[in-house]
Amino acid sequence: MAVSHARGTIALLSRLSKSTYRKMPESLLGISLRNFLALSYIVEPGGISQQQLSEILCIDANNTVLLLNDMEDQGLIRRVRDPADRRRHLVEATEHGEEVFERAQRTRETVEDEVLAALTAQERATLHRLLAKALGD
Amino acid sequence: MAVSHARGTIALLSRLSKSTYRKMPESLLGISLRNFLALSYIVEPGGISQQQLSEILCIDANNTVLLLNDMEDQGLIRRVRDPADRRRHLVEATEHGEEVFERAQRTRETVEDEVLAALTAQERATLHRLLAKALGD
DNA sequence: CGAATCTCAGAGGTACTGAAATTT
DNA sequence: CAAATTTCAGTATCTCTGAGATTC
Repeated sequence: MAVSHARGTIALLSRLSKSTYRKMPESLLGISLRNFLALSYIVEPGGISQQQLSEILCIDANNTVLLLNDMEDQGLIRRVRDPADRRRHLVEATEHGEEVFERAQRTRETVEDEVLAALTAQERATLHRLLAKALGD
Repeated sequence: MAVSHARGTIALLSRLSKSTYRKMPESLLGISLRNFLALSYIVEPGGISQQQLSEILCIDANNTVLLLNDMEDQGLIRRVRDPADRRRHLVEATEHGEEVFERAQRTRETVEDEVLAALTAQERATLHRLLAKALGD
């Protein structure tokens, strides 16, 4: 392609990501966005291993421990030994975690609509699809 | 629209942004990505005020001071009092800053191609356009 | 004087390095 | 025993809050 992106996509990604972060404070979401994003991958049938969570969230394994300690203290998640490989912990959402997540989900949708207000519904869907594709989802 | 994005665009934005960050360490760029992104908005004829920079980068004004102190110490930028309003500082890139920026630009392009490898050239252009539009650029 | 802009000190959150414990 | 997974302590970096200085 001949299009030269003087400023690069990473600059725009970083800006939009930070801008959205700022508009979703814990006071609005009822939970930190950090914890919310983690929950969105934990609230899945069967749970997820800590290592998988690290990779998906781009948080290193050491840091994931601290994140989960915090969420466990809040009663949002629980760790269960993986029977298939007892080195692993499977992380699951508690009932309370699921409730908190669902409530935050609605706020997330509202704020996301504001952040992406300049885009049409179709453009938003395209953006979502392209991001997912780039991530290999 | 009827499409329900269970996981939201913010989750994808955050993940792709962090993933890209990790693939552009200072050892590769010759400068921190943080400083690079700031430079990309400073390397413009006429410079930019600190406040404008804060808003664009979504860094609060206090933090911008520390960022610019660091960049000034490295000889990348200089602060000049705005003659029109002596409360303001205009930030300009030094010659050295421009050189460092141009060199990092090439690395950025290469790494960005890797990160977006799953997308076609046209999809990359679309992603760039949609992000810019969402940001109001 | 009130508002805007920039600066800095202190506190809190996030991230990385290195080492240890358990299980395969 | 070597490798994988999780945990923690220590350190470094980043970010925000609050206060102060200068200029409009």
